[in-house]
Amino acid sequence: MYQGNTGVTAEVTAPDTKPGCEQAHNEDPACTVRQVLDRVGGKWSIGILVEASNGPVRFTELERSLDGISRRMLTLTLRNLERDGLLVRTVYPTVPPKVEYAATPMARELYDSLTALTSWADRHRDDIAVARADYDRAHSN
Amino acid sequence: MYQGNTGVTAEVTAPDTKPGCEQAHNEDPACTVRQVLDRVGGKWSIGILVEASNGPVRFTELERSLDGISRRMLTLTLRNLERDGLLVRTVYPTVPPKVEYAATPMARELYDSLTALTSWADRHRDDIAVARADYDRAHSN
DNA sequence: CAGTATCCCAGCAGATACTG
DNA sequence: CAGTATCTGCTGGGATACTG
Repeated sequence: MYQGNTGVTAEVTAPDTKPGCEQAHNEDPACTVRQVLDRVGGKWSIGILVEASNGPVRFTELERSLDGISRRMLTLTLRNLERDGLLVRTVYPTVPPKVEYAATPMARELYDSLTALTSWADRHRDDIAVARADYDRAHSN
Repeated sequence: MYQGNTGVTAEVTAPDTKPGCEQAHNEDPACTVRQVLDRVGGKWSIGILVEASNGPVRFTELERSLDGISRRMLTLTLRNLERDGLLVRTVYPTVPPKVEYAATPMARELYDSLTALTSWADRHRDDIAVARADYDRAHSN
C-alpha cells in the first residue's frame, strides 16, 4: 500500500518517524522513489547538488548561482543535504570566515542517476507540450 | 543560472509561463531534472503512475490503493497526469459510470527511468541513516 | 563572509458534504 | 461510481534585519 510522501524537507529537521513508507526496508518501488524525492525534491536541492558537483563551493557563490534563492532557504537546504550525507561542510577559521560545501561520492552517484530523468525529459519535452495544448484546448469550453 | 522550480502541481492547472528554467529548450541539467520533478514530484503522482502501470485502474481502485489520499487530491493529480499525457482517461457510459486510467508509453518510460533512483536509494539507504544519526548526534549539544 | 532570527504569505493538501 | 465544491490548516518558501 502506497502512502505518499511525508511532507518533504522539514523546517527544523524532520523526525524520521512517520507513518508510511519510510521504514528502513520497504520493497514498494513507489515508496523507494518517494524517499529520494523527499530528499532532493526541494526547490533548490538539485541546483545546489549540481553546483557542488563541480568542486567545493562557498555560501555566497551558491547564493549568486541560484537565482532567486533566499539566505534562509540556502541555509536550510544546505543543512538538510549535509545531514543526509550528500554534502560535506568545511569551515576555514579565517577572518573573514570561509566555508566550503563539497558533494560526497554518494551525491555524485545520485546526480548520475538523475541523468536518466534528464534523458526522459529531453526525449519527451515536446510530447508533453503537445499533450498539454491538446488537453487545454479540449477542456476550455 | 539555476532558478529553482515553479511551484509544483498547480491547483487549477498551471499557467506554464513563469520566469525560470521552464523554457522549451534549456540546457541546464538541473533545470531539466526540475521539470520532471515538477511533474511527478507531487505527493501522489508516483504512486498513481505505479498503479496504472500494471494496467488500467479505476478511480475507486486507486482510492483504495493509495492509503490516505483524499478524493480531491486523487482527482487533481489524475487531471494533471492526464494533462501531461502520462495517463489516458477512458469513460464507459454505463450505469453506474466506469472510468479507467491507463499509463501511456511515455509514463512507462518515465517509470523505467525512475528505477535508477530506486537503485540509488537502495544502495544508500543505510549510508543516509548513518549520516543522519551522526549529524543529529553532533548537533544535539 | 556566512550565517541566524522573524515575520509573512501562497498554495498544497486534508476533510467533508453534495451530485450526475 | 466518479467525481465537484467548500472551507481550512499547514508549511515550504520569500524578504529582510541583525550578528559572530
